[in-house]
Amino acid sequence: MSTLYAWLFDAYPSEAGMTTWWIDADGRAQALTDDLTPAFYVQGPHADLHALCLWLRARAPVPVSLQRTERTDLFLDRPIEVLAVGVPRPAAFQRLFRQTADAFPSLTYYDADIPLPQRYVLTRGIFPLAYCAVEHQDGRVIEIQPLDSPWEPEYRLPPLRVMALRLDGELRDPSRGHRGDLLIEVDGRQHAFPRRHGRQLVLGVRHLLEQHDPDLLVTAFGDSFLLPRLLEPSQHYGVPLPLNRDPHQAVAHKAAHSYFSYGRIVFRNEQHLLFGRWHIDRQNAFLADDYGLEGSLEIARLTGMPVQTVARVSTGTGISAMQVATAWRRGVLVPWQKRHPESLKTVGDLLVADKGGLVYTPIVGLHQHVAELDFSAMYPSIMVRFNLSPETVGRSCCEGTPIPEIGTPVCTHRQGLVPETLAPLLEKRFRYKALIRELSDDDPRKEVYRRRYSAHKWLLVTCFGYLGYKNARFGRIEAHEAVTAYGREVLLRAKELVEGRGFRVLHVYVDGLWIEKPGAHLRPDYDALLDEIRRATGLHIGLEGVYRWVAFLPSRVEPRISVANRYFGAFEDGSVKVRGIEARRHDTPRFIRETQLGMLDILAEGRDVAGFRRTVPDAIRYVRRRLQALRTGQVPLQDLVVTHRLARAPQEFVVRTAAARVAQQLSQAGVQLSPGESLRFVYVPGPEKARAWELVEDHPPYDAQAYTELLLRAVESLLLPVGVDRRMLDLWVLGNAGYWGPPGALPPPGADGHAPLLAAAARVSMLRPALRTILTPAPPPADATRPQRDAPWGRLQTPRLALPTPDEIRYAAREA
DNA sequence: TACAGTCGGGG
DNA sequence: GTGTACGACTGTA
Repeated sequence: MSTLYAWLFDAYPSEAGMTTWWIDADGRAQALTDDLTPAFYVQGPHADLHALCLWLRARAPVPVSLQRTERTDLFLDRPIEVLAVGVPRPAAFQRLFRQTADAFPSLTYYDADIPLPQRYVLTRGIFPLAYCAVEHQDGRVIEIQPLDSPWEPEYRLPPLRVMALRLDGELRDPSRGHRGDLLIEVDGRQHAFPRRHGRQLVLGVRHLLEQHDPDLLVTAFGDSFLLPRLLEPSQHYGVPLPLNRDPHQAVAHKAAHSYFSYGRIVFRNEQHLLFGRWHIDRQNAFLADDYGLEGSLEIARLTGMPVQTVARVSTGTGISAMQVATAWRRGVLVPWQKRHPESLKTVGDLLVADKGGLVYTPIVGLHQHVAELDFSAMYPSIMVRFNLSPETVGRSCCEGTPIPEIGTPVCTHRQGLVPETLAPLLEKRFRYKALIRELSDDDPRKEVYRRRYSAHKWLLVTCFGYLGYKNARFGRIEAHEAVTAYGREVLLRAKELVEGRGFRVLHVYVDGLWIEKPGAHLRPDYDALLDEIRRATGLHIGLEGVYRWVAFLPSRVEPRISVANRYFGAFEDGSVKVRGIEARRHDTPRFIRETQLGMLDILAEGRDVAGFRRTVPDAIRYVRRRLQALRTGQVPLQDLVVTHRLARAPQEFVVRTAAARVAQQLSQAGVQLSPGESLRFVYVPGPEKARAWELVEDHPPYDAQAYTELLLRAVESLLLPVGVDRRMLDLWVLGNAGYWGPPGALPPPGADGHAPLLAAAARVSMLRPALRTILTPAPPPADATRPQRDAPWGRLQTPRLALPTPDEIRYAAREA
């Protein structure tokens, strides 16, 4: 018997049980076999369970262990009697369960669809990438001692050998036509393989795999193109290709599919997954640009999900897995999650939906020295702080605490499953935030921590939606509504405190407030206020920053009203924040985004509203240079690529939009497009209008006029707050001389003598004080004991219920 | 003008 | 293998 000190790299069912892969500090990979007897639980009438036992003994294709036992039902909060069906051959588990459920459809099943890799780490008390002491003998695991915790922010990871595979040329989807040579980078060297030589190609890749034995294949389009195009000739020529480290496994393939998410259709491309080695396709990764590999590894450690899965699914899957883990550790039955596609008609509201978060109509225009206060991770914090969970809302097990507005009691005698899952996550995220603040910018750990922090953010963001999602295992709409009710209450509480300290509230948006007070424009001016809000709400609120200036934009359709979510501003440190405007949108070409942000950087040099106005001539000069480059054909085509998501099948388009034309072009070129796939195209002159990026050869001219339109629109968004509209821009930027004198020379605010200005400003109604009054929220009522709440957030006339203090939430029973 | 089609939001 | 909303906005016909 010997002991191996190593990180858990991979675990999956195999003929011999569970195959586990370990990587030690020297980077050596080693496989060990372990036992696992996964069990599902069945509940129902005794006679039926008896029949099931007989059936399993006589008909089950693999040996099973049957046992009557007790497990806890989450909603009953007490043990119930169930039949445990254990399957000592984990590879046969899923099939056996299927057959059972088909034969006995009326029984209730639990723990039936917890993925085996997660079940394995739960059973062993470990997690993916955990550093462990593994006792083993003859290739089998005897015992595993974890020397690592998923809640420790600073941890070591195994050294990983990476092999990168991609096609030569710009990044374009190769299955839509454009193909270069295969480039493989490993150990600091690059190897090129001409695309036509099938057999040579396979032999060459095989040689590199054997020589370097990488732990990780990072590809661009590996899932949908590279791996299948390597496996094809490998089969054809009979040359085995060891993409897997485990020679007994074939590469796993999952087909492409489209599904709905956030009310829009999403396309998930096919997948090719490896055994004993990871394949991560950066083009098929969820949020890869945001949290990257470091974030994916962190999510794998926290959720127990395999790294290859984490890299391809939404973080909602991760939160669900964490809730399952909490239930499993508590001995709580995990409901079998059936598909209910027909019952998906009504779904909980999204964060910004009108029934959900509190949304205010901001005071339109340019403001100076405004502070933005944000509750950090507000909804998850509310779930933890007020114990909101599917099984705690509306329970009669104890007196409970009534929910604001709604009045339904929430159990206080026991911590809910969702809060129990989220609390350590919030805590760890908080610790990363502190670490990031402490580290200097050149410390390499800073970026790693930032990515893990970002991964936590996305886990926390999805947990709220999950509570209201009918198909979620631990979802319940009442709990979801309780969260938004508390959210509104907390924001109103904060708003009252802010106003009580003499600040004016310019805007409120779900978890943030924009406030101003003459004279207050330094961080310390807000410390006492933040403390007061923290004390009153029990939630953490932070100062996002103080703006030199911030502009809330009016609606483009109805200029007299403001919209909640189109704004931009410059903080005291010169950094900028934008929401809703062109630079923020995914369909804006890079050239337009960079021009808008470049212009914003110039405007950000202005220290206040007057400073903003003084920088406008510089900004205009910058825009003119950019426009000059655009109109003389100097902008590289890849900076002009527009991305759209295909919302339907190409033949289903009714209107001949650019996207519809491009989809048609691709279809004619033999490319199969599915709903939810991204389209990339450039605007070209003439009747063609737009051409698919993948079908662009050489350097065709682009439609400078179309891009000029986009650019001027982006510029207009930034200058509208100082009364510059599109007509004035045309005159300044397109070079028609001296309408207002030199380009960028702003008319003075409210310059009555200038008839043309008034004409131009007619659309820019934010400058008119009369409209401002209408949009300004009513002052606090005289009778402050019972605040009247009017228009912007209506329906809040119900008497206020006190928020419980932390001391009031005590749990009689709390499990580790 | 009607309406088809696409986007954001969270930090 | 995980949210079938909603309002703003642009473009076509």
